[in-house]
Amino acid sequence: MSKVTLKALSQHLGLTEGTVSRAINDYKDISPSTRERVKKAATELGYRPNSNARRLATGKAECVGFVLPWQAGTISEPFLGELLSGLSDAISARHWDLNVAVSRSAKDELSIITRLAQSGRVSGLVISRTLSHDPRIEHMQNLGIPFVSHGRTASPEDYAWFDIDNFGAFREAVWHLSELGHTQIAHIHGPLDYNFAASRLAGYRRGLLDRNLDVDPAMEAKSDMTQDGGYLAMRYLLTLNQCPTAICCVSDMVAVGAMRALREHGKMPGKDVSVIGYDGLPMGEHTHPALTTMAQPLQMAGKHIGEMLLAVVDGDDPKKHQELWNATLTRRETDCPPPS
Amino acid sequence: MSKVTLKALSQHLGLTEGTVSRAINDYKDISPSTRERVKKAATELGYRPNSNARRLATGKAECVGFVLPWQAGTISEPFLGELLSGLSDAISARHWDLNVAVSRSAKDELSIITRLAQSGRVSGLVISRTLSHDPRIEHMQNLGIPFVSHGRTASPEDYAWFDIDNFGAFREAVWHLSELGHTQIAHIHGPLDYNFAASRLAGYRRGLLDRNLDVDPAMEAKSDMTQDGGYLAMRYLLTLNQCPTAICCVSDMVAVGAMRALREHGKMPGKDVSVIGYDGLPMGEHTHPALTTMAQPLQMAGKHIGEMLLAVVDGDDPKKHQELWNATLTRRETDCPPPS
DNA sequence: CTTGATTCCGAAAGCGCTTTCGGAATACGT
DNA sequence: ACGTATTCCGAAAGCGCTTTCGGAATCAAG
Repeated sequence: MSKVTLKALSQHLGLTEGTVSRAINDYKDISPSTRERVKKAATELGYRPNSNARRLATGKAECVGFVLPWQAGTISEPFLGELLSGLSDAISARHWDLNVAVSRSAKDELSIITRLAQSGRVSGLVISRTLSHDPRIEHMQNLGIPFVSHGRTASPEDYAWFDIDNFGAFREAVWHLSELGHTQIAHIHGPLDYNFAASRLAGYRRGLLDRNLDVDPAMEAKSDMTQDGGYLAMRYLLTLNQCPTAICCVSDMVAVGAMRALREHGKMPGKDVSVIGYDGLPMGEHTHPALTTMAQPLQMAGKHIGEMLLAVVDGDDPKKHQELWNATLTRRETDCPPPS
Repeated sequence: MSKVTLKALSQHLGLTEGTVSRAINDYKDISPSTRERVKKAATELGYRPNSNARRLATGKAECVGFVLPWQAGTISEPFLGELLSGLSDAISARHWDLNVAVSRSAKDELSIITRLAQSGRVSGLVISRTLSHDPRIEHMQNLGIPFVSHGRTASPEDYAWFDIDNFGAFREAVWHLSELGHTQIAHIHGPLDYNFAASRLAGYRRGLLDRNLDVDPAMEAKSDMTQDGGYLAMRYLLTLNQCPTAICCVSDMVAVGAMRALREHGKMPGKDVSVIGYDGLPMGEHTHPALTTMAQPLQMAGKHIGEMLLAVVDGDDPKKHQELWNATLTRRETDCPPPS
């Protein structure tokens, strides 16, 4: 609790509060000499402007919110740390705050967004795990609060977003598998209301078409985003009479689960069956065998998203801030030609 | 941006701002009838009190800060999500905010704490990854800001903390291994300035003594908290002429790395060599073979820590809020008797 | 030396809400 | 009927900072 208030500082200096305030905020109508004097005294006395007073006076929240959906286990953990770290970097460069809110349900999330926005607690938001048809987008637009979405919806024309080319990534994965000689390529996909999952499935199918391979619904297994999900989906695929020789999985986590099912079934990943994951988690280097994956660049993503948001908050046209990055095939040990 | 202000609402009702305010905040000097009338109108007009104004007036930040150290890769990701989720739960039950700040260095972190506290942005803090001798503790005490530490220091008498009995966990792990018949038990430990790492090492040693086994410094390999670290440490242990038949690792991540090194060396984890991890990550169920581990209960930890902090912020004696939980041995497939 | 332009700072009005205080209106007691 | 308690609400003073406005002092120009 800072006892050094503007008033205290100002009468210590024999100046008005207004003058001191302007000096600190680098107004040009303050002489350089007194400005220096003020700043010096400020640091000496350890003056810290009260954020709430400042925010009230300026009407700016100096804070961005990050609301993340939380259905236990379903979370792609690895992202979180990197994302938060990057966001925090961008945000704190401006001495703003990062307000993290966890929602328990979709409805919950909408009301959280409303509260955050209407109570003036945040001046911008970033959301993640975007759905193909995501009510949050319109909701935020109606509220008139700046935001950027980590992931696109199906119609991403008029708002700011950051995304990875999921479609392209899986198209490439299938191409790669096909080049190796595979013709029976399966896909374990995630919940299709997530746009990234839908895109990856679409990319997978397109990849098949590119290579004149059949698109067979039986080769598409649904899973949640957990290892257990991948395990179960793979077990299903193993019941097929025409068993796939290659699987591309919606995520590394899912791939790990799938590999376990394969091993239990006596099949060696990377030998009897090829497996390709997605994410490029460091974890994949240490699975047995090491997991081939489409690695997405998430180290700088958070920071980038943060900067995009700041730009939008500053008044930039959201449409100017739409970025699509690419994943890159990272070959390790689980991709190989089909057994002869 | 809420346009419905207290003033608007009050003159809409033909009341004073003060009266409306008290009605909304359930002051007892407002008649039940008008209170209802006010609340009804409030929700109808969609009134949202401006948080910053409220915070300024009350002097309460209605916000707790979570500052987490970030040296890329070193993070125990799995915690983050659970922790944040739990914290957010506890915090938002009171309609408070969760301010997350990421620090890049120890020095950085101290200044972040200072800023957060002195600018009145938070009314309490939680820190994590506590060191045996952690400057943050004293720093926060000096600042007079309420806090709870996730993890204890070496002298945890006079502040609030939440911790797992790391010492006991590793003591138990060694006991278990010894019961299985092992006598050559190694330990891959984490950076010893982290108190949890030091405690686990101490617990390991104590476990050895319990069973009248030798404490051999050569059997203690240092690692960082990553899979790579575990890999490298294990490779070192494999160079010993007296090779260990069992390894207890400071974390599941580290254990996974160690298992990889073992496999590369032609040794099968859970068969030729026993491996025990720590954390109980779901991931461990899907490693090959599934990882035996000391599982720590982190599902409710975050919420609990949040509630502890709220209590301390409310004025509770921090000393009354010190909790030690236990990890539990979760046997999967990597613990077995030593090969004969 | 006067005039008009600059510099630089003081004064004051908020930002939107909370909270103490006092008093009018109503209730209670005898 | 009186006086004394209670209820319930209006009035007003902040919380600590920002920002517009105007004016005194300093400057350059005629």
